[in-house]
Amino acid sequence: MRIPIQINEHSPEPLYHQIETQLRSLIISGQIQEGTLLPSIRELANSLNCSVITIRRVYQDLENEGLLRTRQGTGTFVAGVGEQMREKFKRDTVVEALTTAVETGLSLHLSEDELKTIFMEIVQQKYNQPKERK
Amino acid sequence: MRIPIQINEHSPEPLYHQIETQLRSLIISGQIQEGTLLPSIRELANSLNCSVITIRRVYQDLENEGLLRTRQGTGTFVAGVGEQMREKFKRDTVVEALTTAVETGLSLHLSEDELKTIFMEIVQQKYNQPKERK
Amino acid sequence: MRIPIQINEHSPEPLYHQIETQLRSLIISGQIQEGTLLPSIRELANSLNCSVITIRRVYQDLENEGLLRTRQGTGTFVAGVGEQMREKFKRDTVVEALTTAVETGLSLHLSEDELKTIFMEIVQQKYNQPKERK
Amino acid sequence: MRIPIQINEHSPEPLYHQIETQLRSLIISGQIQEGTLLPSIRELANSLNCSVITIRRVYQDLENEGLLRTRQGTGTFVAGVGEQMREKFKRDTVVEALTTAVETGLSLHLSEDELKTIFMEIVQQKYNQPKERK
DNA sequence: GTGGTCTAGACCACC
DNA sequence: GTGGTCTAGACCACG
Repeated sequence: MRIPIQINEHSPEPLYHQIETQLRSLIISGQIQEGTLLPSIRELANSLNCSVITIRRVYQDLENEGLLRTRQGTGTFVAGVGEQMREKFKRDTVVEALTTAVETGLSLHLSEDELKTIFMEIVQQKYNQPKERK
Repeated sequence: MRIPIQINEHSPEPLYHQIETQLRSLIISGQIQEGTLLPSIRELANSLNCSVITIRRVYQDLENEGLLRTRQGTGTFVAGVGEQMREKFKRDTVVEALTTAVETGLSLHLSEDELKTIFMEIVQQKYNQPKERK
Repeated sequence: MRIPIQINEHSPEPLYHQIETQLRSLIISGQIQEGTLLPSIRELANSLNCSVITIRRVYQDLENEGLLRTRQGTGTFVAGVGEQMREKFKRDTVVEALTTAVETGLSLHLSEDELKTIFMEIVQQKYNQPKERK
Repeated sequence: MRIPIQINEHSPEPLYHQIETQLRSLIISGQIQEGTLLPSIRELANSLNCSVITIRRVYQDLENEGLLRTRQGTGTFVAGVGEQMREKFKRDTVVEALTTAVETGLSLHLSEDELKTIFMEIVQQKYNQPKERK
């Protein structure tokens, strides 16, 4: 099972956090299905070229959130996410991100219309060129 | 000159970063005008209840960004950033914040319409109740 | 990795600035290669007999200039500056230093020839006895 | 007597030092002649738009160097600079400035020829457009 | 009074 | 182990 996670070396965001965020998205959005066996800590650490400590932390954090289940000697599986929970999770995450952005606009005294215009441009662009390549 | 800055003790965001962000906003949004003499580092440290060094760092970082100008023995001033640059600065900041939010939506497989709807709700709410209360 | 930096205790030039200048030179002249892991701030502070904070500042300033890259928990690396940029950097630095010197000559009403003669003497001397001894 | 001194607000160089350097040059190069009565501390402070304390320091430092003489109740005069001393002074000043520049080149591993070429370009330019205008 | 530098030492987050 | 933040407090230089 290959997990499509991108690491940004130059970001100040901690490694474990980048990975957690992306893996969480993959699970909640259903791109990795319930019951899937994830790669072992070592495998993933290897393929992402980072420390096992970092991956262990990621798995553990997500297990604490109830998104993963670990079975001794067997491996780590994707736990079930109820449809309702999934929707709430998605919505909450997006609301938070958008709220931050809107507050930024507010604090800079941007008008409502300017903010909307810029938003529409970005949506337009991102949703028509969905896959980025390096 | 009183500087309206709010510190959130419980935020994981570093103190100096909270102050920097707010002061930067005040300057590039024009709420503090070019040439204004800011409070001395000791004064501001006192009124924000933090260490002199923290304020020193804030002033220095913003000076490195070209937003402040300081003269030993005299004080710290708001530097002149051209109107054009100010606009660019504002736009860049907002574009970055919105892009992050939109990408979050994309990664969660949210539809364009859902994202727009949520955005409009937030804008509606934030722009009609601009002052937060605790 | 040992970093050849000399500190002059008696110079009025601030410690952090002496170190910054020398480390910057080492990097942009290519004497320390891209990707090199620098000593930890504690190590360098120890070997230069100065405070951790002073070294921290040096590393941070150079990171802001784009010459270093640091990752919490991992260490501080020499960032990749393109060959082109490196050359520009070198040239700019030297041009600035020479311009200052020439302007000094001008303000003292030195003739063009006198200035050139003195310059040639100094170059002759410095480039044939490159290593200073104490 | 008007003293042609330019202050650079944006330079990190201390005010008193900028003024001292320029006044010293004017005296040593003979542009202000021996015996000339300089403006009073207040006058000069006024015309340069800086503090009297700053000017007092300048006059005092230059008096300590033997370039000025103060007579109670009369004012501050330019002291005599012997021809020999003047030449030595000029040469020393220029040698110091050029040495710094050459050492910068050396530390960046610039070749002798590169350094010479850049120097010649700068001299060419500066000596043919001697008066800067703002 | 102002800012500029440097110190020792603490505690936290990350790998 | 690494770097990141914050503290208190000292001393100097500038205006």
